[in-house]
Amino acid sequence: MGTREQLVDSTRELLWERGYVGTSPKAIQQRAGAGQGSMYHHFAGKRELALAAIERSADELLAAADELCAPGTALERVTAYLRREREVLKGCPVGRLTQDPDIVADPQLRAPVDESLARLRARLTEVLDEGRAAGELPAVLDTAALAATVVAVLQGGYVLARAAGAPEPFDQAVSGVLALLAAHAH
Amino acid sequence: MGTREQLVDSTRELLWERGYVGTSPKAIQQRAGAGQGSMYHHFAGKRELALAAIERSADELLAAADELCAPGTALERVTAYLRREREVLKGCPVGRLTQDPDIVADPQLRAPVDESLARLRARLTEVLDEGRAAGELPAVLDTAALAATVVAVLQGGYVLARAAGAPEPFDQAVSGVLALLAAHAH
DNA sequence: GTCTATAGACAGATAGAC
DNA sequence: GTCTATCTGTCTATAGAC
Repeated sequence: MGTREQLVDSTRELLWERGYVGTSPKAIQQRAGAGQGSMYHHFAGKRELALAAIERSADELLAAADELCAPGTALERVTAYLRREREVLKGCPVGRLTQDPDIVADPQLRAPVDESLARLRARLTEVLDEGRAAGELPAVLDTAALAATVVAVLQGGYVLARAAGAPEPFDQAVSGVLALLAAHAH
Repeated sequence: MGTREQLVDSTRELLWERGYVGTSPKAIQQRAGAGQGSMYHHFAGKRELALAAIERSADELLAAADELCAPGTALERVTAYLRREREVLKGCPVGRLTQDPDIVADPQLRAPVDESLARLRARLTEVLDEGRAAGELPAVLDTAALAATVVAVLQGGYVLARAAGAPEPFDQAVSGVLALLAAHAH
């Protein structure tokens, strides 16, 4: 792998683990096995490196959301996405960034976070719309609201799991929302 | 207010806004209007100050949860708690701390976060149990899982709102889960 | 492209005067 | 109790050699 990619990858990991404020150029260089000069040759500084890393994480989130386009009923697809294998205790590489004041305050850095989560919700809304059209869900339900609920359960599940130091609350939260959705499914 | 309380209060605010890593002793002192000597007289250091601040925030979270013990049906009480007035874009002062590696890694600092969120879920479970006993909810539903879902919707709602830079996704997520719960309520 | 040297500012804390 | 001085290390970057 090229040095440039190594640097972006290390930044991605560190942003995930420690956030923007908690990630220093020095730590990035050490993890990437690159020197100061190398890093500042490829990137103008920490911010530009973070931008590349965030965009890459956002792309991965959307790539995983492609699973929602698989065959099956709407509820099967939502279930598969929620039950997807995840590193629950590490949290969401994208959602995590919303707790970083320097990222939220910077329009350029926040944009990929905003857009990827918005698109995920939009895709979920489409799937739920299909399910509603197929009679899986009552026509009165607001699918956009339900999509927000589903994504929020994921993001909040991570929070509860990290607080507890165990993945169980995440699994409970997912089971709970799926039970509510399934109760309408016939 | 005493200097000691001012210091704890400033720390609470800064932990909320910038997290543990992003909060320096100097910033705490400036916001509290206290000097170095004063801070280190009252507290051994940043960590001890953070511990006091986190415990206070955890207490406030539980105090707000007392609303769940108000009169009314289970669903009315859950709705009132979810619709409670919140500074959505600021996020949850307690949940926010789960993204801080230094807090999650330190059992003493993580304990108040863990316990308060666990108790909130426990209280919600009781309320939902009452609702189930009263016939508001189907007997087959797992109330502990539903409680985790409800809290996760809140915590995840904050994440979505901060990503979007607007409170709407939070409101949608709350509306979605309430619609699912209400559909069973008769 | 990568290296080393350098630099001003801040982090986090200690020491001792008052 | 609070103040000022001091200290070691890190943050984030720049400069220039190779």
